[in-house]
Amino acid sequence: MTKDSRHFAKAVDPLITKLCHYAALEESEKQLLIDAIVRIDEVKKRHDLISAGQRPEHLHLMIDGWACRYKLLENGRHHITAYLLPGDLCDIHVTLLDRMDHSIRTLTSAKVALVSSEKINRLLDQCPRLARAFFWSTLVDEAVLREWLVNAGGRPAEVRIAHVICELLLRSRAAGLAEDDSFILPITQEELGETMGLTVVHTNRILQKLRRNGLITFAKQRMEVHDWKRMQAFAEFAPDYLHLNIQR
Amino acid sequence: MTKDSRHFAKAVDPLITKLCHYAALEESEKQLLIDAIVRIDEVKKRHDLISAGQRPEHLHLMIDGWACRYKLLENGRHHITAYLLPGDLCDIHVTLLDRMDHSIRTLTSAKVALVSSEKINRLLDQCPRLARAFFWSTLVDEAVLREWLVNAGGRPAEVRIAHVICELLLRSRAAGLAEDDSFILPITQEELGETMGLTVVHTNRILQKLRRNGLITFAKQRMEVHDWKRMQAFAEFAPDYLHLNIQR
DNA sequence: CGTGGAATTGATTACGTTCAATAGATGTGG
DNA sequence: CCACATCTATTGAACGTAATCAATTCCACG
Repeated sequence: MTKDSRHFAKAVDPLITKLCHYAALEESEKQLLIDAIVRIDEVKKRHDLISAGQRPEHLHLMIDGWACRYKLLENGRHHITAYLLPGDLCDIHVTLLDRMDHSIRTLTSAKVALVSSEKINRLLDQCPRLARAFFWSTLVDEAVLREWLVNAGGRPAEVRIAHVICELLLRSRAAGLAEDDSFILPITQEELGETMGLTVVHTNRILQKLRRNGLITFAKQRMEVHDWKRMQAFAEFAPDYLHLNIQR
Repeated sequence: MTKDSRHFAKAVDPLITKLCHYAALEESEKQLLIDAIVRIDEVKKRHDLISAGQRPEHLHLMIDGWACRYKLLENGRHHITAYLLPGDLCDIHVTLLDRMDHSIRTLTSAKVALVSSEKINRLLDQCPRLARAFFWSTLVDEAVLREWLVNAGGRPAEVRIAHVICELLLRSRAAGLAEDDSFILPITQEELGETMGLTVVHTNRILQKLRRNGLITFAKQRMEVHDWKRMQAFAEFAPDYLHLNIQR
């Protein structure tokens, strides 16, 4: 086994863990994923992995660090529409859509695997189980988007922010990045605001309110939820839409 | 050819038209879709086709009339997260997810084909091209959701409503339901509000404003856009996210 | 230390909600 | 075909959440 292939095998681990939420994968299937990796890149913080309108050669698989999908508004601001954590395949879209309708950029410095778009394409045709796993993953992304939409449209800002904190805690935990009820939230308040359609100022005030109410601690990028039950109730958070097997 | 099979063939027409936006289908593939239909139901206005938490036996394909996805909020209101037009397969989710995370109900009286979940399931494994077409369709749904999220989070109410009108015009046209720049919008202002996270009152005021500005006419469920260019500019509407081949 | 990004605070404004009432449209049964 | 019931659209007034503008403080890092 070469050095590369060992690296690559390790790199797909988070993805495999995630896909196994849908169904256990065979060794041969795991190998197909490993073989699709072209190389691994270190990417700086706040760097575009892919921009709207493009049709890049290869896909991006998050290995380490966080990224986000975002769309630009006419007024120059941008809106974050999803967070991408280790194990998330950023842009399977390009295998099926004509071009990207949104952009993706890193939120932290990150390690990203470049995946052969062509091989993934072939794999969709030749390995139904993997194809289904990717399809499943896309449906989960869609479910998250739906919940965010409801969040933005129907809940007051406090609840919205509490809600996304709950979600990110569970997702971090599912990715093996959380301990107990705390996790690293490596984003600025501005970015958190851009997620919920709020200004930095208001986001800040709401975080303070959540702190005052004893629901969270948030300092130095460590977000801690004090009383999960209470937090969940306050956030109107029902985790079913994440379709994780692990309940909590 | 039996009476049923003729009916069924006609019923899948809008779906095939839609999937052909991704790739032309073979006759045999079309036949697979026809064969998956179990029966056709007439459904009354405002009737749930499927509720959150369920895992029904068969899927629903819209043939005639409109439906919507929606989620309930804790305060009793509900938020519409998608419109379903003829040709839309409502709930392919149930073939891959454990259970529905949202509900679907008709907005008008409707004709709905019940589709064998089992057959669609088999088809995903055995017919890669159809599987890809469904995957593609799901990615488009996701793109629409993203646009709605940006809409809700980042644009003022006037623009939001203008935006969704633009979208629904193009979608109606793609489904062969529009003539020129007008189409039947068979929903109440309340429902339009539930889509954009606005109250009926405010939705009403904004529709009046759009009318006063000469952008639209909307009466007796007929929505007409007067000056597409101007409307599009006002709505900040860039149709690329719909991934329709037909540009306009 | 000094510098720039991030967080925090204050004051003011505005968009959209809420509550409440009326008018118009649609439908149903006698 | 009318009368009544109900749903939908419309209008008004008061309130409140979140945006905007503008400083200032905090902090990490070179």
